[in-house]
Amino acid sequence: MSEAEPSTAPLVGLAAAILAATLDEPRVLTVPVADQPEGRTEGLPAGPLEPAHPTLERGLRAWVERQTGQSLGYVEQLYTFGDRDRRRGGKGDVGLHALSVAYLALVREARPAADSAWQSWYRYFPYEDRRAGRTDDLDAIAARLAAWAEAASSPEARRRRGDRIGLTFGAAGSGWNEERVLERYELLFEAGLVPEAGADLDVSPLTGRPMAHDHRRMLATALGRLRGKIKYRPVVFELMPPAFTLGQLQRVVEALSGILLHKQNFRRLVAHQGLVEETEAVTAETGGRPARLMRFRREVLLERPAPGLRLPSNRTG
Amino acid sequence: MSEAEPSTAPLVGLAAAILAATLDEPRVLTVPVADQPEGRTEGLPAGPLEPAHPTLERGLRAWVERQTGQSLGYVEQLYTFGDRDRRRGGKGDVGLHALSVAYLALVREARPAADSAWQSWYRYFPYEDRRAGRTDDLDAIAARLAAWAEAASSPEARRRRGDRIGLTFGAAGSGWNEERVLERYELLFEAGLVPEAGADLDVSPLTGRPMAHDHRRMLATALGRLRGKIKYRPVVFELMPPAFTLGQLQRVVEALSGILLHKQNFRRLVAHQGLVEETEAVTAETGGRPARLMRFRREVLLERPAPGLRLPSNRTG
DNA sequence: GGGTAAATGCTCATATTGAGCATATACAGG
DNA sequence: CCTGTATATGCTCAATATGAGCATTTACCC
Repeated sequence: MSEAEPSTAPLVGLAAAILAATLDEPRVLTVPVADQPEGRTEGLPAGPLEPAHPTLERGLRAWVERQTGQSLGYVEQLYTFGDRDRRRGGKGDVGLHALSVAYLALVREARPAADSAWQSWYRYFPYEDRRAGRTDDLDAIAARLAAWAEAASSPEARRRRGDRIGLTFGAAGSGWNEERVLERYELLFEAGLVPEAGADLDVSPLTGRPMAHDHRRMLATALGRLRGKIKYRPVVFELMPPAFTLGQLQRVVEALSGILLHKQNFRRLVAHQGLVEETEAVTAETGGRPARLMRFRREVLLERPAPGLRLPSNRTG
Repeated sequence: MSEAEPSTAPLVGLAAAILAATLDEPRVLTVPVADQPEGRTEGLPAGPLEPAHPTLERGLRAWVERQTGQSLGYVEQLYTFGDRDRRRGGKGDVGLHALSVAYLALVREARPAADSAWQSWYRYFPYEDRRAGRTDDLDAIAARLAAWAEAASSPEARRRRGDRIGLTFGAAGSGWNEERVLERYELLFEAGLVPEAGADLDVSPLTGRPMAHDHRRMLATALGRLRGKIKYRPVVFELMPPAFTLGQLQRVVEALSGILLHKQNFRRLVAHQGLVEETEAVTAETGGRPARLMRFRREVLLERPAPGLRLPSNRTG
């Protein structure tokens, strides 16, 4: 972003959360960012909207390609952020607006280019990875959040904070809801448990590393959206190679959603929905009986109203 | 919107699809718009983002209040449109961008103020109202769309157009999907069956009346989002009075979704989910046995992960 | 008192889920 | 060759959820 201009029109930026999944790790493409507070040295590919850009999305693709060399396939607009990180106008209190239109992109290949890098997205949200089954990290976060709730001024406010903690981090009957990524991040933000909100950098092992600007918020939005979308749209296949085993597919879904699934039920679901079809090939792979290679059945888009992976139960199997 | 300024920064507008439901009719709040092509005299409340606005949403609320006197309750960002209706720069081909951040708002009361007016939203999308059970309107649209598909240059393109028609207007196994409001509108747009895309105004009885700028597209986005959202979030209650009967609730849901529901199953669903609780009162109402008045059970938000009205079957009952 | 119009209560057959048990087929080692 | 170990696959079973109706109850209108 360049220096301030003598205009009342807002600056409009474009930013992309570019996601991929390699092995069992979900990734996000980051670029180095200078001139930021301590520890916030990574950001999402981003750049200002320019008059030469025919559309917002085309502008985004141009910036991403320029900064990372990556060309995008599936792209979807996420949200327009305009409330924070406002640009200072000149002197007064009232700054000019700096909007950011954030996008979600899904890609297959993961070859880093230029000085961009693929990072596990759980680097920024460690607590979103529930696959290990441990709960000590959540317990630690819960303790800090409880303290924050207690610190509220009125009993009413305490109750509201407590409800919100239960709702987002799971305590009431609802339990953990993997889609509420943004709500959890915003709660941690308000509770002052992330560096962006004034916390010390050493909360990072617990609440994750910060990003430049408000990019961590954008990434949280992207994860939540993706986790929701795989349930009713076959977007996972944007992340898979042309041929894959059901085990691989499951492991990618688990990596994205951060929870473990019941194996037999997962394959029943995939089969029942007609999301995939068998190929001739099988693969030796890791250990165990060879698995049949499958491919995405594109026709499913015409057959079902909402073809997706309505995540079955969690738990292993 | 004011005149062009000597800057390369884009203009950013804010627009709101403010929805309500009175009786059996879903409504949208419109304002008169001048300087538009024939027939496009209505638009959504909208105005430019100004430096004085602390946030996008606050700016939106300010504009709506100024133009319609309506104060907003539930507000949610929908989408940022930037590709069409671009502002001409000075002479050349390359114009400056004109972005519009569109919002969805839900309100209860429906008292029009200033020169704004509540309109049934099926005025703009008549074919989205499937409650009557007739299909002659869809047949007529299907015929025109079929002609458009036939007019494609290659067999491949014809097939793709046909698939898309089936997917959006329902033909294949999928049938009518009430959420695909935007996809249907965009298909009609591309097929040149709406005035905004060059069609004559007399297609309006079939494909609906146009709006100023790209506001009809925004409204379509809002309807689709709302129709989807009532299934997993209790947003309908934003449109209901504090106390209501299950019959009224059902009629509002039907009005929003444009389809009829099975009465007994609907009430079973609402009850099972714990979305409402009984009050002491009953009401005489129209004809028939008096109905118990219910109220929204706010606690459901803490109990269920996705409390909503997963629309049961259609058909009457 | 009879007819009409909801509002409610219940039943039943069919899917859809959540959890497991049991088998099949590789590979690594001894 | 035989024994684990690690997946991949097949199937079963109980608990729910969903789609369609039938039957009653309780007003209001003639």
